[in-house]
Amino acid sequence: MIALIDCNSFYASCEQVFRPDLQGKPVVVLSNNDGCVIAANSEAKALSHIPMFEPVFKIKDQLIKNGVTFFSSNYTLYGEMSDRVMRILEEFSPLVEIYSIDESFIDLTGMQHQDLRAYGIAIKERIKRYTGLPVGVGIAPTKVLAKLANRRAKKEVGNDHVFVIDSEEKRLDTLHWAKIKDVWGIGKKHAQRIQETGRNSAFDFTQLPLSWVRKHMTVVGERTWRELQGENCLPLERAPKPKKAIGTAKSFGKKLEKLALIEEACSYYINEVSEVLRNQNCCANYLQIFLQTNYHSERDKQYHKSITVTLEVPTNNTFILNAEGKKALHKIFKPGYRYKKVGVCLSGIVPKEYVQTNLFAATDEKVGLMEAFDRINQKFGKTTLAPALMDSRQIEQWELIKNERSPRYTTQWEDLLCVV
DNA sequence: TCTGGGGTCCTAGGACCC
DNA sequence: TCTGGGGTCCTAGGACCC
Repeated sequence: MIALIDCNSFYASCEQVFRPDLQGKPVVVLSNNDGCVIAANSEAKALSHIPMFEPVFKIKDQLIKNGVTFFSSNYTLYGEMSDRVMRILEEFSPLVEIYSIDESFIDLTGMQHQDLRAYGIAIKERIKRYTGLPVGVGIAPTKVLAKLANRRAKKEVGNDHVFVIDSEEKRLDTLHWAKIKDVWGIGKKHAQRIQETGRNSAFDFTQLPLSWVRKHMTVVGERTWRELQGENCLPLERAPKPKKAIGTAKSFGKKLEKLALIEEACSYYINEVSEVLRNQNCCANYLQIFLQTNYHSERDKQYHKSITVTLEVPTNNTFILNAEGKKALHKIFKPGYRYKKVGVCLSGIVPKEYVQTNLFAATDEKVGLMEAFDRINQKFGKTTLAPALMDSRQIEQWELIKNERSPRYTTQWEDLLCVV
């Protein structure tokens, strides 16, 4: 058996933990640049429905009128709260697969004869007690079924946020209960296509011939189909897989026309992604840079361009990547546009020890330099050392807007919650 | 009349997830 | 005025190899 534990309205719940005055009140969390609504608690969802991903400027009046409290996203806080939850889960199973910031699958092999509902409730209660976060627990023989059980745990009143599929009756009953688009792995396009054949429930989907599924939904759809029948096709992952691509791309707080500012932002992002790459003990073969104007704007002239650099020797060295990135950016930059976003992406990622060197390439890389660089930044703060291209005096010209960010209660001494 | 057989690697595009 | 960010996997088709 597999359990899926998923935090309810995770970002909004994290904010509420440190603001008990907001218990029972509507709360939403906004995307970067305070652009869209990306999370809403149940109270906010119940209100005149607030559509997810709706641009904030369109509904701000409505939010204020309804007494909704809104927060800019505070990923430092959410990431740390997530770690706390995952550590608690490790007390319940030797195998925890962290699937995303707010959910994990855990292995319950060997426990099928115990009272799994009671176990699920114990998990839920311990997390609530230790972190203040509400979770739902779904338990079933496969991942896809555990996802459905989790959904049913939360959506159906009377389940108390725990639901177990431990019999054929319950499996079939849940398949009839679930709509096609509720199934994990079936998105908008496929759901629409299946509905066009006159089928509406997850059960109906399992009645489709496998050949149809295979033809229209590839082997991915076939696995989903089999998992719904109780056949295990998606094993639990013991260790996180190394990333195949590491990228970052964020919209600027305001539109930029000057190359120098875009260069600075680009350099900042390269610094970030190369550190992630080093933490994974890998090097990258390719560096991609892209630059774009605001595609929502009808007034502005549009320009989107991307360029990929093949590195002479795979590297994770910030300085080399920075120099290459700068050259690439210069190639695609065209003056006269109001730019909204620059992005960088490292790919062709290989373990550091397997890097194929180049007979003709210069090897003036300073041994141990990046290690020292990372250690100093870890000890003294994120950008204590940074390439000169990142001139932090200008950061306010392009950095993200986060007007409503809550304190970083759990990671900054000066932000510690004060009880009076 | 009939034109081999067995592969690899790369890229773009589509679908999906949170 | 204002519209998020970070990923994965699969397939088809083209180019190439012997």
